[in-house]
Amino acid sequence: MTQKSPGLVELCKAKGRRITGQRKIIADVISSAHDHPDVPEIHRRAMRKDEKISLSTVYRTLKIFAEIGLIEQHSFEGGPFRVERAEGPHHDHLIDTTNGRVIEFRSEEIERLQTEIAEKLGYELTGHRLELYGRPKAK
Amino acid sequence: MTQKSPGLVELCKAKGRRITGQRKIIADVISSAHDHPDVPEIHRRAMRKDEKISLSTVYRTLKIFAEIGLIEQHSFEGGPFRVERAEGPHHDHLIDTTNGRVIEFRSEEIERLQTEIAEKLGYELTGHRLELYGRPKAK
DNA sequence: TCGTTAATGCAAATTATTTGCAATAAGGGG
DNA sequence: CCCCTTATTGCAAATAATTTGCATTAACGA
Ligand SMILES: [Mn+2]
Ligand SMILES: [Mn+2]
Ligand SMILES: [Zn+2]
Ligand SMILES: [Zn+2]
Repeated sequence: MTQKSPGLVELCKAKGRRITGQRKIIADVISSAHDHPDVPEIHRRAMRKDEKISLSTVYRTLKIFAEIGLIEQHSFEGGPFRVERAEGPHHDHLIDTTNGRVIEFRSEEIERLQTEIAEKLGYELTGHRLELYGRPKAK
Repeated sequence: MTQKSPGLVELCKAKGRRITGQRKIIADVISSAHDHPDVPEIHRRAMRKDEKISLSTVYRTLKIFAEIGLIEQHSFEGGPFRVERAEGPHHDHLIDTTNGRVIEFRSEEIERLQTEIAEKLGYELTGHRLELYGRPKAK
């Protein structure tokens, strides 16, 4: 394993699922990823450990991890979804439109305003999606 | 025409495109829509005026309208995109998760914070997407 | 009215993701 | 440690959403 995958597989087992070689690999790929890879990319990385692992298994495993709440699936600009380990404080994303790079940020203030707005409209906020798109400033 | 379509078709023509019967119909469907219909729904409404209009033409026309900036395409929750006439001040959406209804809102404050955040990260904000999801408060 | 060329309709192609099914393997019980 | 049951996998085929190729039709300026 490139890096310890604290939880992912164990939590999966705790939910009554079996621990398989491919799940361990996919969990490791996600845990050691420092970016927001899409499915083909996760598959590619997983294949470096097991060249027989199938795309279907990647999709199925990701779905399970997502249902258990171990990962998050974001689909920026309506493109194919990208994945990241769900841990640490919530954050939103800024996408660099010149290269697709994803930058994370967190705004206590925006989060609060969102709840306020929903409230004012008579709703209880259950979720939200916030993406900023921009290009590096010339400087 | 159910309702005057101020601009849509004319602006389309101004961009060098031809004014066709199906474009007039689609423009009218969009202009008189008070919701955020998806493509099948727009097609359905368009067929009430011309039962021969094809889904491809709807897709193609919407793409043109979007390129010219006459409409906006939002894809909530990764679902199929929904359309709305681009006019009036910018706004964001709150989706009622109990029935899919879309409620519009505008927050000067959030808009400003977004620009600030991008700036602080060294970016010039070129666009953003903000969606709130919630359920009606019991009250 | 014509001719040129954009636009349309329809079917086939794509892209992203899901699913059916037979073969394989996890892991609890013995 | 070995079995047996049953979840999981691989692969191909199925879906869902959107796009595209191509022959036919229709805009619209000359
Ligand atoms: Mn992130
Ligand atoms: Mn709207
Ligand atoms: Zn947030
Ligand atoms: Zn906004």
